[in-house]
Amino acid sequence: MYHITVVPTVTRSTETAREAWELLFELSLANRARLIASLEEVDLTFPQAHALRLLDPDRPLSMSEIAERLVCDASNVTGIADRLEARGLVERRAGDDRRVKALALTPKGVEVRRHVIESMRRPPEAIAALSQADQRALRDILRRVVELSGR
Amino acid sequence: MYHITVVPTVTRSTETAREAWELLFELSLANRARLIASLEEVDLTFPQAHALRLLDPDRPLSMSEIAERLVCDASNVTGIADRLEARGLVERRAGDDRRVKALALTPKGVEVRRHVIESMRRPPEAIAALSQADQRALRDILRRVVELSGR
DNA sequence: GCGAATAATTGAAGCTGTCAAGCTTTGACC
DNA sequence: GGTCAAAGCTTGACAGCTTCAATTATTCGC
Repeated sequence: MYHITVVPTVTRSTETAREAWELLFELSLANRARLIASLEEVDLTFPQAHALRLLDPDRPLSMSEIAERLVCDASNVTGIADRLEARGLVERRAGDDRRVKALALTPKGVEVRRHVIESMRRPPEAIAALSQADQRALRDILRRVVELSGR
Repeated sequence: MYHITVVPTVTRSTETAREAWELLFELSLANRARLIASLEEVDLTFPQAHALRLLDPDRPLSMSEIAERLVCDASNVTGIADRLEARGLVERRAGDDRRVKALALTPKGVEVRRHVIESMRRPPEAIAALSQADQRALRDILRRVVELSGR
């Protein structure tokens, strides 16, 4: 009598990736609340903060570029920009092509953007509490992930 | 002459964690669009899917428990439950304490929940493309992160 | 110059979210 | 047992996000 064992390498490979992703998903989900609370300090919603973060102080972006990066409709950006502009964080500038309007940070916007970026970059306690070796390993693997994401 | 080198261990430790978190943050941000697109297939918004996922077929949850897990106001859950119930995915059940209403999955709800969970668990290409060793290392480190998160 | 394409805006509609006010029910206390 | 505060949920008002269809202004090809 023969015992034939089929080793499903592909499935097994997916299994590990799947569990890693589940953990990663939970982690970022758990940190949503923390981020949103931090953004409340500067009275920004997540989409507003996201848009603000995209704006390099030295490099304004057109409305449509922002829409593309935010993966949303262009008409949506109009409203977000309206609210940021009303608060004096951003201003619309006419470009060469007078159809396009570029969004540029005001000095106040540069300031608030700093807070936004700091909020987004601050790692959760649990990550900071990892051993140095784990932190490095994690960082290196994630660099490879970005590598594999193309570009 | 002495050369005194101050090694800022704490700062350095934070630096690695910070970069790891930035990469992780980008990764989950990049996957938001993919998830939302997948949820569109079953015509669910993210909060609706999130709520549905919480509901174990064998274990209904009260509205306030859901609000707590969703980190939002209880009144918000009323609306989300309304829409899920209108689609026949969920039903309100009166409990012992007649103030509390438990949300329970319908058979159709169980079905749709499967799709939701599958969508959330499917790892991005870049993670699946990691080497087996990297996948395992990533998974193990993330398990330790969860450990450190307390429970 | 004419017409198609592009960039942004507007208006309508639905969802998420908060807060304040209200309802019913429960539980504690006298 | 009666009263009153608290708990659980809902409602209404309001603001933001989001999409789609329609509109306006501008540019580009021909």
